[in-house]
Order: sequence, then C-alpha cells, then structure tokens
Amino acid sequence: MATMNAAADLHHQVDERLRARDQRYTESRRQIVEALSATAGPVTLPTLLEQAPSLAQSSAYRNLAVLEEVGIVRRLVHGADHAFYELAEDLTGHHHHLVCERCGSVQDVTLSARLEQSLDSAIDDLAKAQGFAPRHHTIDIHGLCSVCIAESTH
Amino acid sequence: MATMNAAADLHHQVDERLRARDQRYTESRRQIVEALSATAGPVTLPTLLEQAPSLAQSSAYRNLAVLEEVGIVRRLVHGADHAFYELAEDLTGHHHHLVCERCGSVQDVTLSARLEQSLDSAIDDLAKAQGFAPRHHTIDIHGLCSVCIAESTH
DNA sequence: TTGCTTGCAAATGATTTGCACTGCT
DNA sequence: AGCAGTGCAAATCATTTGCAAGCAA
Repeated sequence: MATMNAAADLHHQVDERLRARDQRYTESRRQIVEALSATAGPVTLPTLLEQAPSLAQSSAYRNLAVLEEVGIVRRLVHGADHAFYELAEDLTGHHHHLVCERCGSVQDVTLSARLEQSLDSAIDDLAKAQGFAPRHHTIDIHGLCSVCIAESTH
Repeated sequence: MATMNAAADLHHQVDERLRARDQRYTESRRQIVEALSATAGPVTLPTLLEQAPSLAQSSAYRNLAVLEEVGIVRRLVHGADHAFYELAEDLTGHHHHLVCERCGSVQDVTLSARLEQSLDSAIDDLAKAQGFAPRHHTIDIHGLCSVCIAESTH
C-alpha cells in the first residue's frame, strides 16, 4: 500500500541520515518521528510526550536536538510557552503556518507554486542587494483559528 | 525639519495610545521607544539596555509588555536566546526580516506592494477555506548575513 | 492621599546538563 | 569491553513577579 510505503520510506530516510552522521535510529527516536509524522502540524513537547508516554522528557529534548542537528526535525518558536517541532520540509514538503493568536495552535498550509516562485525571486533580488545569502523562508499567518472563532461567538 | 516632526509625531502617537488605555507615557517608556526607533531592525533586551543604561531590567520587561499590550511594540521570537522587540508596523510600516542563522542578527526588508497584494489575496483564500481569520502575516528569510559571509571567507 | 511606576531581589518554568546505568555492536 | 542512549535529579537562564519606596494626579 502507498501508505505503508510512505511510512517505510520516511523511516528509511531518517535512518540513512542518522547513519551518515554516525547516529543510531533508536526506538526513542523512532517514536518521536512517528509522533511528528502522525500530526497535521507542529507539536509541542508536552503533546509529543502524550503520544510517546514511555519517553523521558530529557530524552525527548535530547533526541529532538540530535534530529534537528541532522536535518530531520525543525524547531519553531512562536510566542507560546513551548517551542514547536515538526519534520523538516525536505521530508514533508514546503509549507507555511496558520498561527492562532488566542490558543497558540499551529496548522500547516501551502501556497501555489506560482506564488512561491514570485516570492523566491523577489527574495533573491532583495537579499542579494543586501549581501545576504538566503537559505529558506517561512511565512506565519497570525489570526484566529476556527475553534477560537466559534468560542468567541459563544 | 522633517526628521524632528517625525520623531515628535511618533512620541505623540505613542502618548495618545497610552492615554487611550489609561497608561502614562513615562520617561522610561519614552527611552524605550527612542531606542527602538533609533535602530534599523528589531532589538534584544540586552541591546536595549545598553542604549538606556538607567533602566532597570525588570522595568524594561514590564514596560515592553505594556507597550506591546497597547499595540506600540511587537515582540518577535526567533531561535535565539533573547526575544526581539520592534515598534509595531502601523508606526513603522509593513516589513519583513532577514534573519542570520549564524549570528542571529535581524534586518528589516520590504517587498513590493504588488507582491504583498498577491500574497494577501492568496492568504485570504486559503485561510477562509480553513475557517481561519487572518490578521497579519510575517515572512522570515533565513540565511547568512553579509558580516557572517565575510567571516567564513576568512 | 491614591494609585501607577520603579528597582531590587526572589520566584518561575522551559530547556539543558551531570551522572550513573542500560544496552547496542 | 567500549561507547552511545537513557532516566533522574539538579542546574541554567530569560523572563516574571512580590514588595517597599518614589512620584504624578
């Protein structure tokens, strides 16, 4: 099945990247990758621990640091108390975030390829004019999520 | 002079917004606004304190919180240790950020009005499809700043 | 006087780290 | 055996908060 292959592929890629850096793909790390790939958007550490209750908090932090170092995980910081973690874009595809100003939830969204292209070329121009070497961009769209809108309506 | 009027205008606007919320525009707050308007990009708390040495750290944090509450200051969080603070966009104009991955410095940049419009309309479409109410967006362009590029060249 | 501001010192809380132990290889 | 990974408890450090004193209305 396509689904199973996708999951197998993901773990395979992660395994390879870790090996390439002389790191092991341990059960803990597998659990983290599983949890991250299972959710629609970025996840905070407490949420992650709910989905992998056998993991110690410190191990989760340590493994996330390793996975980030190797380019498997990306760490996001919004205003909220906790940082968010997600799989790197080259594993999941380029996307952006809807960030709820009230509850802090984060949801993935994508823009059209056409718009991304205009954006990239504008960024290239402007960055080069400043002597800046752009590597990637992120767009955060702040506002109210549907849940919070429903709540404020009563 | 235009410069003086601009500065006077800024303080006047800040004063008005504070009064509207029953807050005072104290000397400390004035110093903070001065420091923020003096620099080209967002500033961390330690940097801010260098420019206003008479301010106590806790007062700086407290006043920044008030100023943020009233919509005069925006607080940014990137990966770095410290948060960044800048004047709100309706005081300075809409802009985005070049964020250096090595040294953490942040520089302001603007995109063309045309591109901003395409972006806004794409965001509106996509957000509405999710029942999300967008308020504003931010674009962070990550990469290497000119200083760090020069350093790595030797 | 009454209440907002301030500075100092102490508290908070997410994240990091030291250390001893377990388990690959 | 030898070293990477783990859990626990303790440390770190930006930011927040309690409190007593200063200052404006």
